[in-house]
Amino acid sequence: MPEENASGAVPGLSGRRGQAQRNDAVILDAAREVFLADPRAPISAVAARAGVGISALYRRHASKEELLRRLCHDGLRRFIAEAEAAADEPTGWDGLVRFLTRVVDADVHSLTVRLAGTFPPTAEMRRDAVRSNELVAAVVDRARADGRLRDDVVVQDVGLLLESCAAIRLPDPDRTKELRRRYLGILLAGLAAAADPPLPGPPPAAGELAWRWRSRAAATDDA
Amino acid sequence: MPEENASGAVPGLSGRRGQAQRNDAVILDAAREVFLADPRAPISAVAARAGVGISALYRRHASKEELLRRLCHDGLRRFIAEAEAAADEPTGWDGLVRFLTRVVDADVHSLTVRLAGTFPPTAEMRRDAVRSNELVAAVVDRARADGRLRDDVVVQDVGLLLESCAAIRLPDPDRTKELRRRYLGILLAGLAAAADPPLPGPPPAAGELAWRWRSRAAATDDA
DNA sequence: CTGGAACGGAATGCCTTGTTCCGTTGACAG
DNA sequence: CTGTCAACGGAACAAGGCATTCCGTTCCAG
Repeated sequence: MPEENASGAVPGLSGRRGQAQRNDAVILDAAREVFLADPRAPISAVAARAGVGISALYRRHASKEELLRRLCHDGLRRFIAEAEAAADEPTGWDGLVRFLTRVVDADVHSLTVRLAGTFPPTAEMRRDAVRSNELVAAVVDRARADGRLRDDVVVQDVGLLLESCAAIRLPDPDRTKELRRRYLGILLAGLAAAADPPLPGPPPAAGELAWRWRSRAAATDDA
Repeated sequence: MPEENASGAVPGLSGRRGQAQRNDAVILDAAREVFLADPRAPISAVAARAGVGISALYRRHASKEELLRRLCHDGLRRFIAEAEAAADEPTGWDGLVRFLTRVVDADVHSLTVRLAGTFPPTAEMRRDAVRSNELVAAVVDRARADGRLRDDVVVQDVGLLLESCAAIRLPDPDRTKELRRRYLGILLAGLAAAADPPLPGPPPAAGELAWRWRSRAAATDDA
């Protein structure tokens, strides 16, 4: 392997140590891709995708569960960041569109939601989940205040809408992204329309989606 | 064996034989529910759900694969039936709405699509798949001819739309159905809207979804 | 040249799951 | 009442998959 940055100003980017550091990112990317395609994929698939051995992976992450938790939490943080960034848009509607588009493009929602429940979430993750809810609520409220969002839409709808977009899935990732934008376009048209025929049934309630964050093995009741 | 309907009009509904016949339906229903919730569920889960032993299941179906094939094909037939029934509606738009609503309610699409690819499809199934495509095309074309369907929507969109609806999934099946109708409502509003901002990207092409019907083992890169 | 951090990937042991096997049950004929 | 046998329940079995560990190898650093 030829050196590309021998003794440069950037620390830790050459030699064995630099290789290792670069592997950090490669492995995380590979894990994201693999577990996005199949949340139950074996660890070995991640290693193969990253082009490294299994030990390179276990050197960085104590267990599969820890890796999943990390990916899930990263996704949640990204989700939060996009919700915050929506406030930068000039109008509430633009903020909503931007938020949805970004989250769908990055497949952040699948990453977070489909992985949640496969492990006991940390207290911090639960806090972040609450926070993300608040931020999304702000995005939705602002868009509704604009008057361009039909008024029978609630915050909880966003999560389910994102999930339905994430279900669009083709072998080719780029084509997948294109088509998801297409269906997001249809959804947005539906969300922007006057609430002429009102949506049927009661809207999703506050706690109705919380079960995702509960460990799937664990039993029933908790706050 | 002498027939036993001599005493009544309903044949084969008493005694051991009647019990067995009833189990046929119970097992198939259980299998539908279980594999709908998780296509990779073990056979034992189906037996448990049906409240029967494993042998009762293996008496009727040679293998798990055969059972899956049966479920998948049944779903495909139901899909076809609904597409045909759409022609009964007075307008093309009504036909489309009815078709989508029925298919979403019965979760027929998940059953068929999520199971396809886990086994080599029979020639008859492939024929039926082609036929279902033609029928759905007729439904869409008729709706578009009405002028109430935005004209940048193509037949292939329907499959993906259904898939996105099927992604809405809660622990409670009834609530799931309610919410799916809700999102179908949003989608329909989007489909009915004037194609004011045209949908981005090229629409899904004819063969772009055919990979689902190919056996999943052959498709990937590990060979 | 040499120590050791980082690594590749085979080996290990556990767990899941499809399928088979066998003893039991109970409706029905005699 | 009793023998028979289709239908059954569910334990046993075997194969395979997978997380994790272990060990010999590589190759940068000093």
